[in-house]
Amino acid sequence: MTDTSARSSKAEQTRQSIIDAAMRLFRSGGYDQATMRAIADEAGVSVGNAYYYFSSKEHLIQAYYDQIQAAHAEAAEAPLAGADGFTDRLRGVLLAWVDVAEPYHEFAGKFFKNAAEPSSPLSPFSEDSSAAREAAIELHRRVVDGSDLKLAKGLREELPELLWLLQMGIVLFWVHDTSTGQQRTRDLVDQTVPIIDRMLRLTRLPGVRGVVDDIVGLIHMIRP
Amino acid sequence: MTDTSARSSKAEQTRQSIIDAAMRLFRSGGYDQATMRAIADEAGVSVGNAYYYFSSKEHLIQAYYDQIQAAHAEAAEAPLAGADGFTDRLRGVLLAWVDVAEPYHEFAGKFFKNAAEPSSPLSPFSEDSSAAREAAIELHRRVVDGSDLKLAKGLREELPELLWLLQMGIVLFWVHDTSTGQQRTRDLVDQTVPIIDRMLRLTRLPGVRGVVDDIVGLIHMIRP
DNA sequence: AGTCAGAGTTGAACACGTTCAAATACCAAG
DNA sequence: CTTGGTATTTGAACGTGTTCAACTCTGACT
Repeated sequence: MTDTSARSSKAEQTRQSIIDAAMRLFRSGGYDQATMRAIADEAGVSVGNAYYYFSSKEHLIQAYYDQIQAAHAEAAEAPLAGADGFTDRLRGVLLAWVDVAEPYHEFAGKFFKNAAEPSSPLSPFSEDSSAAREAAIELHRRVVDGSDLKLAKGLREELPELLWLLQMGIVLFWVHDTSTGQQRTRDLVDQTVPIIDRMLRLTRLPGVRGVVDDIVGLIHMIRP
Repeated sequence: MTDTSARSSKAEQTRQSIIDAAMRLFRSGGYDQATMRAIADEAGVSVGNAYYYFSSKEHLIQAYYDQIQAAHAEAAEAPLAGADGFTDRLRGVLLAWVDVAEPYHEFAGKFFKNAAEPSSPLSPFSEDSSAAREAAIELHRRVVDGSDLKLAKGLREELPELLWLLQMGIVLFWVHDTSTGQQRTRDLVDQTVPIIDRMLRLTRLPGVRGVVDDIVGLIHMIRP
């Protein structure tokens, strides 16, 4: 407690050095080279010690996950501050993600594999990821709230979560996208966003409104 | 060549016995217990021999995949033969999948994990899976063609692939569904199908048609 | 100072998927 | 029947993520 930083006990230092070592190796050599033994070596600890702090390699990867999330939140500030048109705001936020995630694309395939297992803490639907998920949905809430979009109340409340689902779909496409600079994913965003906008504006048509209500009801039903 | 069955050479027998052994172990003990060593033992061959016929464990699992696919195709015949309403046909085919897949639900999480990696042959988008994917899309083409649905030509041609995507989404929900008998997935199907139907019928509205054309254009763009 | 419970740390060991040089079985040609 | 090449089969060995009994260190209490 004499230390100004309450969290820099020996244990906390060890934990951080393991994370740092993992980051370095993930960046330099990709997923396959970053074995638990290599990470432990790089951090100057034993492999057993790494497991004392991170109960699996997946939990270690989670730090990586959080880092991308934080970088996206930061990169999304520019479009959120600079535009009030719904399409511009949504496109800006989605493209910001593609920009931020670009360095991790090669790594992402392996990462994604682990995230896809339902029982994995890395799953975007898991309890462990709820903080990151809520943050991402909150980002989309700002996309909607700061825009000129006019919607029925029920839909407007659900829209951020739906946009997050859209983003998950784009991530799925992105993971499979082998084009240079993930240009095809950027094209997908460019094409998709105006369509979403037009679909949302159509929801005010009398014949469409009933279907929208059903969809909102469906969402409520499938939520845990 | 003296044998009546041209495909029952020694090699073919070995190959089949490995598949059979894998099936038995997957069924009885799940994914984790079915190690390559256990499979080889059960088949009465060496582990190296199993790799002579299947270049990885994933390729061995592919046989499992194909089996579910075939069972679904068979189970889907009843609803396809017995109904001409689009909703009934689609719901019948989707629920047939849930029925067929139910025994594999516990196994599916691990299976799904591998399938999610883009480079995996098990990925539903991969080259190795194209045959199964085409078969599944063909099933949905029959759902559409045999129904009373009236649609613009462009949309009608793309619809089977879109319905396959819908099915992938339902599979994603199903994998995460821990309710008994996957009842929540069945509820999801029951609720979703009429909404799809209503949405499709809305595409004939003048204001909606333009958006539909954009969506069809988008699909053409993102296809490899 | 001495003690001791618990936090922190170690590295050998385990089971796994996968590889590979070597051994064996098979079969057409001489 | 022998030969030689190809197809098939073997099992030890490798590197991986993970576990665990045993060890060392720390610091609060006598």
